[in-house]
Amino acid sequence: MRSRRLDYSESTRSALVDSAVELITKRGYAGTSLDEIAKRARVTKGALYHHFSGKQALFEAAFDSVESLVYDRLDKIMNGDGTPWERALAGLNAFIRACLDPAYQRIAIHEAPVVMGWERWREAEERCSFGLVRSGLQSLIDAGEVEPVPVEVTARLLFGALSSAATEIASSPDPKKVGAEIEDVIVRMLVRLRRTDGEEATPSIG
Amino acid sequence: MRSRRLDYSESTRSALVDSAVELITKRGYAGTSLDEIAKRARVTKGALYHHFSGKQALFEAAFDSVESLVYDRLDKIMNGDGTPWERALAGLNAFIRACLDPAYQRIAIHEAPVVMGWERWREAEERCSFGLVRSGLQSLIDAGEVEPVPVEVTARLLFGALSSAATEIASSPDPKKVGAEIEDVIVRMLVRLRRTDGEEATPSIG
DNA sequence: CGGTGAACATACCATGGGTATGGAGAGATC
DNA sequence: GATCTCTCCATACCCATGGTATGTTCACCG
Repeated sequence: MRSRRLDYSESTRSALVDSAVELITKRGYAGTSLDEIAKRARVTKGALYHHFSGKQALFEAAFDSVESLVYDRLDKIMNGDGTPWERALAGLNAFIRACLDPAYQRIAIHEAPVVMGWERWREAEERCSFGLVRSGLQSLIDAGEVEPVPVEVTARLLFGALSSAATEIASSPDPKKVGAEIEDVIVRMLVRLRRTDGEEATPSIG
Repeated sequence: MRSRRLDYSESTRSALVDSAVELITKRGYAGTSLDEIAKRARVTKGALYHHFSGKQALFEAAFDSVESLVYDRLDKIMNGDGTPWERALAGLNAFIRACLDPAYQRIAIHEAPVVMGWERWREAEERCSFGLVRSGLQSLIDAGEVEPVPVEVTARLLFGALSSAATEIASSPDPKKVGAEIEDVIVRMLVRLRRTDGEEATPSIG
C-alpha cells in the first residue's frame, strides 16, 4: 500500500516543477526568484530545498518536464507508421508546432544552454528531441531517401535552424503563416537532398 | 585640442568593456560579478556605474564590441569584389571562422538573446551579421543565382543553423575537420538551391 | 504509545547588483 | 593664479536573493 505521505510529497514536488515552468517561461531563469516559485506552489523555500539541491537542479527538473512532453509526441511519430520520408515530414511539422509552445521554446531551447551549460544541454538533447532529429535523418539516409550527408553535423544544422526559426515563428505577428513558410523551405531543402536517381521517382509532396 | 581628461575617460571605458568581454567569455554573464570586472580594469564599481547604467548596459557594450569586429570583417567581404556567389561562399567561410572565436560565440550568439532579451538581440543582429546573411541571400536571389525562396525565413534558418553549428565546431575535439564538414554541407545545400536552368551553367566551386 | 525519520517551515547568512555621497583634479572664468 | 565648477571616479551603504542551519510536525513502525 502506497503511503499517503509519499503522495503528498510527490504532489508537492510536481507543484514546484509546474510553478517553475510557468514562472521561468514568463520571466526567465534569472528573473524568477525561488521565493516566488515556492509561493506559487503554496510552500516555502524549505520545501523547495528539500526536493531540489538548488536553483539549477530545479531548472533541470523543469527542463525535463517540458522536454519529455515534446519527446513523447515526437517519438510516437518518428517511430510510428509510414515510410521514413512520411515520418520525417510529420516529425518536422510536429517539432515546429512544439517550438510554438512558449515553455518549450524559452526553457528547453533558449535558456537551457546558458543555464545548464552547453555541454549538459547537449547531452540532454542528445537523448531527447535532437536525438530524434538525428535518427530521423539517419533513417532517411539508410532508406536511400536522401544523399549520404554527414549525419552528425547535418542534424545539428537542421536542429539549429529549426529551433531558431521557431522563435521567429512564435514572435511573428502571423505565426501560422511564417510557420508554414518555414516548413515549406525546409521541405524544399529536403526534397532537393532527395535522391532522384533511385528507385523512388515520385516525390510524395508538392 | 582634445582634452587629456577625455582620453583617460575613454580609456577607462574601453578597459571596462575589454574586461567584461574577457570575463563573461570565461564565466558567463551570471557567473561574472561587477566587482571582478572593475577589478580587472583596475577601477572600482563607481567608475563602472559612471560609464554604464548597469550590468545589462555593460553587457550590451561588450556585445557591440565583439559584434562590430566580426561585422567589419564580414562587411568587407560581402560588399567587396567578386560575384554574389563568390562573396557568399567567402562570407560563409568567414562567418564560420568568426563563430570559432569564444567571445563572439558565447557573448553574441549564446548569451545575448537570454541577457538582452530576444527582441533586442534580434534588432541588434538585424543591423549586424544577420543583416549581412540576409542581404547576401537577397543578392543571390536578385542575381538569379538561387531560387526565389522567402528571404526572411530562409536567412533566419541559415543564421540559426550556422550559429548553432559553430558551437558544435568549437566544442569538437577536431574543430577544423568539423568546420570543414559543416561548410561542405552548407555549400552543397546552396549549390542545390542554385538555378541550373539559368544563363550561368558552371558552378564555381567543386 | 514512544521512537524515528521524512517532509516541511523559520530564521539566518553572504554574495552581489544597485545607490548615495564624497572627493580630487582638470579646465573654464575672472 | 585663485576660485569655481563639473566630470570622473572611490567609498560606504542598502537590499534582494540564493543558499544554509536549525526547528517542528506528523505519518508510519515496532
